[in-house]
Amino acid sequence: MATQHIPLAFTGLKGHNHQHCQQQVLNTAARLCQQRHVRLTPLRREVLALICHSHRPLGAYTLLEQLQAQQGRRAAPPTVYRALDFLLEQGLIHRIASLNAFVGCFQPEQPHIGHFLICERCGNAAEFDTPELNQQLQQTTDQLGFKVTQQTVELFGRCAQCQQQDEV
Amino acid sequence: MATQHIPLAFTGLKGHNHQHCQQQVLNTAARLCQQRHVRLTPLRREVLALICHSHRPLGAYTLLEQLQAQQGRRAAPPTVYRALDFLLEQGLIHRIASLNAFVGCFQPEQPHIGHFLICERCGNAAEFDTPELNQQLQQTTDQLGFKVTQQTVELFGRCAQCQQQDEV
DNA sequence: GCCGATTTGTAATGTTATATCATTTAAATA
DNA sequence: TATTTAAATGATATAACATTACAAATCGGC
Ligand SMILES: [Zn+2]
Ligand SMILES: [Zn+2]
Ligand SMILES: [Zn+2]
Ligand SMILES: [Zn+2]
Repeated sequence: MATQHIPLAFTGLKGHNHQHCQQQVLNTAARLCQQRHVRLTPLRREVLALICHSHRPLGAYTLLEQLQAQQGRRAAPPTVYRALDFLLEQGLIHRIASLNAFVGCFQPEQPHIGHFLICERCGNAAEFDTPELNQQLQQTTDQLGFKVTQQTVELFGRCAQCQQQDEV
Repeated sequence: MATQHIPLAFTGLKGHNHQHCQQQVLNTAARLCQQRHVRLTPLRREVLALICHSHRPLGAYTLLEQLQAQQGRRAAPPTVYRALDFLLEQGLIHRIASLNAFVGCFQPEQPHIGHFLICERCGNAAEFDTPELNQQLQQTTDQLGFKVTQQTVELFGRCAQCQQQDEV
């Protein structure tokens, strides 16, 4: 199976059917967890659903509030952090270090490092994965004799749509 | 004046005279602040000195402790955060988002975005700046129609020295 | 010396994340 | 099915990181 590269960031977000998008993530998550013999419990599934409700990164305490509101669940910070840990381990979400926030992964089939574009206007975060950049990163760090095990690549700015909005 | 690229990461760290390195940072900082008509007060200078004492990123509360210990300064969080804000503004330090920590900039002449290699073994963080990677980032984001205004690029792993140590 | 602006001190609070132990629930075994 | 064991969640407390708001001190220019 060839490495599948992600349909590319905001270009893929624009005008997509998000209802369908969210549902698909949840279905995929269920299938993957079954395959991996790990449990996507109701709680974990709900946290994932909340995160995938939009493409904006959400903080743990925002999730906590929504969890509490949504179904009178008595939840405390560890509850949500444990769910987040699970989802991170399973590659179903990513953490955005610059924002202390979490965003869904829409390509969780095979766990991977995520590179992100984050629009400061609309708040959306889009994962991108381009072979050229990966290759350049590899080449650069190789030259420096540095062996990378983990990456945080988070680029902030304006997405194409928001640039147009700005001009109005 | 041609863009000066940084002498390159851990390769530049290895076996360098850090005493001299630290002193030079402080001297440069003093000169820059004078040129810019901003004040490198004793407090700010001391925080910078603490940060540049090593190439390991330090957290705000670690700095706070050291500040308190060092000379019986009565200092509270805002004291250290204000100094950090100043130093960040002047491009004398960088923030490592993944670590909630701060590291000295050893090329502060012209403020810039920093890309970092962070060794998980020795703890050192080294800034690197390679035209090829910058160019690739630019090209990639251009293709996606994304206009970058701020970057967080933090690569974790093992520096060359620590890879050797591992083998022993 | 006086005045306005900048810097620092101080107390309180907000935000993000973890440690610890009890309880519940699900799975495995008998 | 009853019993045992492991996994997950509940609950309380606390640690780690960061900011707000206001008072006091310090610095520069007049
Ligand atoms: Zn979507
Ligand atoms: Zn946008
Ligand atoms: Zn040095
Ligand atoms: Zn190292």
